[in-house]
Amino acid sequence: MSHIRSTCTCIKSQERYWYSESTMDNVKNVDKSSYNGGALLRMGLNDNKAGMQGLDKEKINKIIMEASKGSKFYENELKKDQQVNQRIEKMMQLKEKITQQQLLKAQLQVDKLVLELERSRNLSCTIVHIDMDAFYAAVEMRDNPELKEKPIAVGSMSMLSTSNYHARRFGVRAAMPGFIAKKLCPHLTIVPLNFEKYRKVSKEVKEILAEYDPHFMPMGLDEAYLNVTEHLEERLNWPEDKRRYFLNTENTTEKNKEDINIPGTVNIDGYSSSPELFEDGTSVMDDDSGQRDQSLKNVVVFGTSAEEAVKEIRFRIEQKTQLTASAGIAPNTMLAKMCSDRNKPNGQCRISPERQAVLDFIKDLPIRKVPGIGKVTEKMLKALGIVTCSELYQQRALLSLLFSEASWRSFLDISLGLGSTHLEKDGERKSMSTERTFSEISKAEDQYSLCQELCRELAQDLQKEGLKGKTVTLKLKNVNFEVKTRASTVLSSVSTEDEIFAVAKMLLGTEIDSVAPHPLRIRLMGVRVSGFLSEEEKKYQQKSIKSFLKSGKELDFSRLQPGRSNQENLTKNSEASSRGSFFDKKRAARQLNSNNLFPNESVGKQHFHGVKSSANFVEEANKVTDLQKSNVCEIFTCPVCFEEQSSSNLEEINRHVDECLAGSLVEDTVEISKNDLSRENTFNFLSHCKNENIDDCKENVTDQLAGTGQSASTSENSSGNSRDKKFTQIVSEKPHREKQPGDLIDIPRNASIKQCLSPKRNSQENAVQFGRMDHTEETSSSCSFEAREDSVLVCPVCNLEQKTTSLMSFNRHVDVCLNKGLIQELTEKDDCSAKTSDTENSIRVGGLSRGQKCTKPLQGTKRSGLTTSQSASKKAKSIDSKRTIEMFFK
DNA sequence: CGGATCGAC
DNA sequence: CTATGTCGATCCG
Repeated sequence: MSHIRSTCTCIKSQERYWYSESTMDNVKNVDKSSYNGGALLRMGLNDNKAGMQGLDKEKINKIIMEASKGSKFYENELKKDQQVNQRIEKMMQLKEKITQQQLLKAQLQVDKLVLELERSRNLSCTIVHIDMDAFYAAVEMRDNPELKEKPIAVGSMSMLSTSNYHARRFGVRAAMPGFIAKKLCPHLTIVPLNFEKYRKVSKEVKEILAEYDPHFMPMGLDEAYLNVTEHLEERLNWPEDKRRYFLNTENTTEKNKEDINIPGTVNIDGYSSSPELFEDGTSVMDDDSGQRDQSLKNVVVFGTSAEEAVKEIRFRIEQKTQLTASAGIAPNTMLAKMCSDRNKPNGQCRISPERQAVLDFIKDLPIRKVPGIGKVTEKMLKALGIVTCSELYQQRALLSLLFSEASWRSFLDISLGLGSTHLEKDGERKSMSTERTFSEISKAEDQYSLCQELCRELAQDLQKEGLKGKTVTLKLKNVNFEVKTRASTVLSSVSTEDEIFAVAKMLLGTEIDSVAPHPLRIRLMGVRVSGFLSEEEKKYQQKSIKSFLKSGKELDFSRLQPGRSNQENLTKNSEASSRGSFFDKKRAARQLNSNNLFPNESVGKQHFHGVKSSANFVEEANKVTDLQKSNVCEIFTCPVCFEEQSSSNLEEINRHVDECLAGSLVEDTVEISKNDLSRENTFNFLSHCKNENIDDCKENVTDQLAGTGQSASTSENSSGNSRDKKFTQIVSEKPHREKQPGDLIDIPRNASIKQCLSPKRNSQENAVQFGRMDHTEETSSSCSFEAREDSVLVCPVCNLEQKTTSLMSFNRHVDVCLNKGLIQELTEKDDCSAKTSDTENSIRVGGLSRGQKCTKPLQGTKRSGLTTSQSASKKAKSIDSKRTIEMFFK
């Protein structure tokens, strides 16, 4: 069964249908509405032919509205839309507060960056984006000529993946449920998905592409990026016979033969082979060199230019698969992608590698066409009067004040026509998940078994790739289409059905409890595993397990209790796990908060980890020392279940311990506490430096604890210790590290536009920006924060001296103070608006030394100083969200 | 870290 | 009747 749940459904965002703004706004009085499509329909295609009527936008919208009105789905869409509207409102308020002064300053800053960007513009590459036209539909039409002249869509009554161009005239689009499509176009034929077939065709296409760029990057089944720079260089010297191709009519039906595009003949259909393929440079010869008799009649030779090469690619694709493709040729991926959209279907377009050509192309382009700018961003920008890319550029200063760093930087790149010039192979996978939609399920029993089934499938998939992850996420969508996710991170990686289910079950139980006595009424459930170990970490884990075992018998697991079978119903939470008060508290908190949106967010929790734990660490470290001195036995005692394991096979033992760990851990660590995290690190660390003086290790452990400690008080623990390289290394290597001064200019390598912007350039900038900034302009706390040991710093918030060896711990202290202070401050004052806009940032050590640069990114709009009223609304919001959670699933 | 959102296919 | 599935990234708390 699991193999049926195949991969992706091909839906391009540009081709999706959406409820347009005006549709939304007019929902209350639909009758007099004249909602024009907005983004709803973007046909712009061939005019109707052959009596294919199609529908105009108005009609389409009306039908869609009628079909949608009142549905739970639509209700939810409206709700989401309202949220976006609120975001926009916030943004507009923010905009109001911006002074001319600030704007000018921002303008200067941004323009400095523009110069830099302009200087780094790279036009030397040739990137090609290939996009199969209406892929799934085209395949189905190819394989069933009956469908050729009809409007068809691929998918099901509940969801369409794509439609052919006939159907699009009726407003039938990807991501539209089939039943609505049927209303738009009663004659619509809906063909079920057949992924195996698409995959096979896709493979054929990819074989061709690989010849032009062995490292090409496929994006799903129907499109790909190629870097043909090298190919073109070589191609220049290619003899003609390497560019010569024969028209192949063998595997086409009689009917299709007429349509096959023979050079010089008339093209039959607007989106069958177009004559354009053979325009200009392409020569067609009546070949006489005599290869074969029948097929040699038509021979084409392609030139050496980029256009010619791409025509060749498209020609070969069509010859091989009888499917057409569109293509874009440009100096970077973003442009190439937008280019391929230009002459779709079955066309191609090139942006020549000149700055002016790029800017011309960009100029009037609607921002929505840009990959990475979706429905929401479009709407937000539209609220600012930005629709085209040149407007995006004009407003660059404003945008830098309103949006997060990552966002406005990418906007800037877009408006300059900059993008990634090389194709980075996608890194290791970060997560794996499976989810399913079904008709309402509300019996807990059923929900559990469904959950288990999902875990089973996921486990199979994980094992196929040999992956184990530490975080399990449960996703639920209730019958009102509200989605929520619940995650839990455990200490040791999970991968088997039982391990995953143990966690997922608990998460599910919590959710069921939270709405009790009402049933949880859901229409979708999903399970995801993430937090995979990197290769590095795998090694460490091996090592640490080893030393772990050596010490087996005596190790005191103060917090790890021999696990009960975690198959028991975890929601009961009845059994106390003796010793550690930790879990008692955890449990109490969990139950207390089971109705709370933000459980465990209390101060108490943070306070709880601290000195005590570090004592434990030293203790453990001591024991490890002792045991390492003693001999290693052949018989290990599993430190978790305390059973003797006679095997000398490390692998086997590891597996056993892993199982035991997973068994007992998932039961007790609902969420991993930071305490536990550092404990784990300690282990790795100990084994890592096993060849060194163990006492050093212990010191380091203590230091490490201080570094990861939660409150400023931890700094006391370590103030006396001398720190060595290792300390800094460990701290800085910690994946979950807090922000440091340099980070404030943190450029998160704008991945939102991942494929299209230039990662290389950005990372270089990163390196530059990470440099120290202690000597620059004066700030409220302009100390030199090189984090030397023995520093005594004055917290700019509470004005108390803080002894600290770690910049991080100091920053953390400041954060804590800020959090305490802000609340009061905000409820009282609101006059310092100009400065408040960066309260948080400016106080932050090392921050804001470069003028008023917006450093703290915020999704959508930038956070500003909260006025009294805003603060009130903030509270209201949090109450509100609490309430919605309570009502969720009701 | 956990949760919500956006965006892509 | 009937509104997907999977993944990565960002941002906030």
